[in-house]
Formats: sequence, structure tokens, C-alpha cells
Amino acid sequence: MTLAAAPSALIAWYDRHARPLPWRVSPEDRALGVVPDPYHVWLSEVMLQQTTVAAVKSYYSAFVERWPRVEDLAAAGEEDVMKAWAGLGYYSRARNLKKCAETVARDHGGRFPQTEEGLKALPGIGPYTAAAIAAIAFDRPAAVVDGNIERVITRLEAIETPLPDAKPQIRDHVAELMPPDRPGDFAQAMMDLGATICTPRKPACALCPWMDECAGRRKGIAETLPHKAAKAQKPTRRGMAFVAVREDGAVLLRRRPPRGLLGGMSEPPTSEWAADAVTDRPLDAPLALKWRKSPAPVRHTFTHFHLEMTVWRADAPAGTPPPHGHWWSPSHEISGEALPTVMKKAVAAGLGKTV
DNA sequence: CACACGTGGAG
DNA sequence: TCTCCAAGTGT
Repeated sequence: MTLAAAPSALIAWYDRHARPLPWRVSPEDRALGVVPDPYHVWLSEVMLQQTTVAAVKSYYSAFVERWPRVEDLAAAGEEDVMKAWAGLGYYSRARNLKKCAETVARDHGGRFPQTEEGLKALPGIGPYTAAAIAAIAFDRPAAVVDGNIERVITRLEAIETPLPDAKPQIRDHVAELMPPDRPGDFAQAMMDLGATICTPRKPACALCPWMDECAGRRKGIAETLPHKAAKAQKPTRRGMAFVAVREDGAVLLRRRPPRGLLGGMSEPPTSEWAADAVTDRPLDAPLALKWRKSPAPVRHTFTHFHLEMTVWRADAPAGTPPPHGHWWSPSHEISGEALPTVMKKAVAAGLGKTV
């Protein structure tokens, strides 16, 4: 088989091995004329940005059930969207998701633009997502390039140029390989191939529909590709969290600033986080109470730093007014708050139990 | 362009 | 314990 025949071999593989995914129209259904819902494609693609399929599934189902159409999401309360996104990470995605839904509902009559250019103009939609929606939802011949496809192509073509310098080259190869009749299935096939066969470690080359034409395999360097620049070491920051618990079990919370780390999400009051922070005294506690230090600090790793957070807990008398900008979250509502994982850990440590 | 931006699972 | 990394985007 020549490289020219590669696309059809991949499509044939996909027709047999496509993973059933909640947001996906199977090749069989596709052949029967079922078309994808652009809202579903968009929602899943945004959720899947830097996030695993396993992590996305339950969030995707919950969003579609609660907000079945883009207009529903546009009309939703921002706070409800943040609560529903809590735990999925990269919270600017949730803020942009809401903005994007509002724009589509208000300026586009509830219909997503069909071109890459039109899609890319929307909040939270970059080059990858624009191409993915154009190809998958609208059958546009867009060159979709994600992390899977970068890996597949650098191996197929034995590209040793490190990322991100190799991106333009990769994109050219994808555009050349793409079959004009099924761009959406081609993109999904490439991603499935990368996720299940052409994996980062121990690729299952024997099962690959492109085994014979893979230059990386031929040269014995497939598993070493793609080359990437080494990552910087993560520094450690320290800080404190203050878990005030009222007699009825309510916990004091506040909202984080709208942008930046965990922007727009909720938290128990916290101190600043810094490399040289003092954490052995309850400095800047939100209420004048008797604070007790939790036995073990909460450790959490973000994308670019480690956090070691000392948790202080205090009992607050009934009727204690919340400081400005804070509120008492009733015990039965805490699990539904827009608490990012690190803050769920902090509250749990303060309460001495799971949240 | 380089860096900020979460989380959980795998090896 | 620790590194890598998963359907990237915004600034």
C-alpha cells in the first residue's frame, strides 16, 4: 500500500473500530444519514480540551441533560454553569463556554457558524476546535490537528523536528492526507488511532492500519516521537485556607476573582500563596475565632506549581454574620458549590471528612 | 512567543 | 513518589 492509499485504509479501520462515545455519531449511523448536532460537537470539543475522555463523559451527559440546546445554556445562570463544571479544570473554558453560547444564541440565531474562520471568532474556540467542529459537525475539509494527530503524523512521517516548531509541517501533511468526502470521520479516525493504537508509550503497531507506511516504525524511532522541549520544574507555593463551621454545619465561602487561577470559582477564605509564606499562625483569618490547625496540609499540583496549603478550622456561633462578599453555605449544599478540587480538599480537611 | 491555566490516571 | 500527559486557548 502506498501513502496515497493511506486515508482510505484509516477510514476502513475507523468504520470497524470507532469508539462509541456519547457525543459521537457512529460511522453506521452516519451512513444512514444521521447528522451530528453542532451543539453537541462544540460542547464535547471544549470539554475535551486537554482533558481525558473518561473525565469528560459524566460532565457532558449532565450538561446535555440540563441544557439540551445552546439557547438553554445561553439562558443559564453563570453560577450554575460554574457549579456544573466544578472538578473538570481549566475554568476559563466554562466562562468562555457561557459567553460563546450567548453569542451564538444572540448573534447567530442559535446556529453555529460553519466555517473555521467564523467558529474561531467565538470565545473558547481556537484553531483546533474550529477545525474539529467544521469537519465533524459540518463536513468541511478542515485540517484538524490535536495532540493525538501530532503524534500520529510525526511518527508516520518520521518528523524529528521538535514541537511546536513542527506544527506547520504536520498541518500540511494532514491537509494532504485528508479525504475530501469524509473530513469529519477522518479527523475522528486519526484521534482514535492516536488514543488507542499510536499511543505515547508502547504503541500497538501490529494493529495499526498504517503499519507498513509508517516511516517512524521503519526507522525504529516511532516510540520516541514526537520530540518536545523539556518542561520546567514546578516551584512550590504555600498558603492557608480557613474553614469556618457554623453550629448547623454551614461553611463560610467566598467567590474568587473572575479571571486568573480558578477564576470565578468558590473557596473557603484563603491567604496569599507564596514560596516564603508563613503558615504556622492563622494570619488574616476572615473571622476573629479560635482557629485550630488541621493535622496535615492539603497538597495539590497545578499546571505550573505545587501548592501546600495549611488548613485552619474554627467553630462559629449561630448567627455569626458573614464578612462582606462571603456567605454561609448550608451543609447540604456544599457538595453542589462551585468548588474546584483543591478547595474541596481544603473544606474536607477542615471538616475532617469528605465533601 | 512563552507562559498561565486543573485534574486524575498510568507507568 | 513522581513524571508525563489528555480532543488547547488566551494573553
